[in-house]
Amino acid sequence: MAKNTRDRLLAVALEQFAERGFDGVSIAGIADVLGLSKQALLHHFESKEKLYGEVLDGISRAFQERIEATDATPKNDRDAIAALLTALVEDHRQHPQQTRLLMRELLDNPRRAEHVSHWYLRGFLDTLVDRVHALPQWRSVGRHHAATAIYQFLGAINYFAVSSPTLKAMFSEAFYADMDACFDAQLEQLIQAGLAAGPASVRREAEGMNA
Amino acid sequence: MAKNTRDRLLAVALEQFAERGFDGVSIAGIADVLGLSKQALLHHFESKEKLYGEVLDGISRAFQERIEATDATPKNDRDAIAALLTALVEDHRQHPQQTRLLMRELLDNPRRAEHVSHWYLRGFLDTLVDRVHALPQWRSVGRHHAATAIYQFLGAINYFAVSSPTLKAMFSEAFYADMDACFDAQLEQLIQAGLAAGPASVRREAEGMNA
DNA sequence: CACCAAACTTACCGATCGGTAAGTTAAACT
DNA sequence: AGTTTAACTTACCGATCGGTAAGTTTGGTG
Repeated sequence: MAKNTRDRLLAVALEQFAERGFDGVSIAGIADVLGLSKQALLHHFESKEKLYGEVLDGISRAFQERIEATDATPKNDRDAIAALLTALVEDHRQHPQQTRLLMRELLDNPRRAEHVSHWYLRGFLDTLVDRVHALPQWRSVGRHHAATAIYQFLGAINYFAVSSPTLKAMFSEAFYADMDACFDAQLEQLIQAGLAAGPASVRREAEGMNA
Repeated sequence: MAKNTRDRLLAVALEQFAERGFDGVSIAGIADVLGLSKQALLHHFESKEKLYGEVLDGISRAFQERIEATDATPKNDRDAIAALLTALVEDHRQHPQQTRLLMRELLDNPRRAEHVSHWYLRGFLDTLVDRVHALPQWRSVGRHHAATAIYQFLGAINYFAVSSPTLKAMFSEAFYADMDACFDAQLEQLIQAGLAAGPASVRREAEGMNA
């Protein structure tokens, strides 16, 4: 359990960045948790930005590994896609801080352009979109339909994952527990239903232009 | 267009809080945008926290009004529910900063408990949940099933609303425009399909406990 | 004209921020 | 034993933070 000082600093940093965001955290505060001085932290990471970057990279790497481990059966049917997505839910349940931090990064992204393009998300998203695009009903329409559908599913997952404290406060712990208990089955059903329904036929999308 | 200094400060504050979060913003920076001094701002709002609170209240009020305006036909069928939710998408398109700020508040909520319970969200959510719960297939199961379904829809909407800069950067402006163009129809279809499919029958939820 | 409150300003405060510089300590290597 | 190196520490820096105190300007009112 007791690892490197460096790794322990990364773990604390992840926790705090997820909880309070980049600007809400001081490197002295992170070091304090481990009883170290601020300069001990700066000895391992040359700046706050670098530390933050390493935390993000760590999340990205861990996420990739977990996804690759899940994705042993890369079939293109609805079940496989649903399985990949529901696995995400469990992943978020086990690493809630990572999810929160990624959501924060999503909000801060416009100002921090570097950490977008070369991200873990790209590959994962492309995989999912391609699989949906390969389904019978989705093959005939543009790829953006599949991307939109996938992004809606991801939204349903990520938003719920990030909302647990608020939901507990707004309703009750018990009610939230009930929601959490039926979330996976409900999601699975939603994904199946959504994929089975196929892409929405958008009439006015290039055809209605010459009206 | 040129309102109160006070209202203009509120507008700038909303923009900045949405963009950079509470801790990423300085009251001096907000005042600077209007060519005012930091103390001019403190004359109108006695502290940064109070200013932030007023911004949130403003969003809450505006949101309530817009929802009530939309909700002229409170039927309990799937179409009405889908209409209420798709209206939300348009609402977010027109007020992207508000959505971003609310997402930030969702993340910061655990630390800022006051702004949860008495929120706009509660009433809106309850309305939606009740309507789903009143649908034929949903009537027989616990209310938390309806709440979970609604929250999944809200997630699909809010997540997409907040992701536009990232999506543009990750794919392209054109591809994002395609996604945005088909989002509403896709969402409508997803909601219809999800509601029609009914709640997932969770077998082990109180019955499998005595195994 | 006297007065006064609203809407500002400049000046200042202590605290905290991220980061630099210069040691100190202890283990490892030659 | 002497030297190097990693892992820290204390001391300090300028900048910026939110907030206070004390004016100053301005427009309306008796």
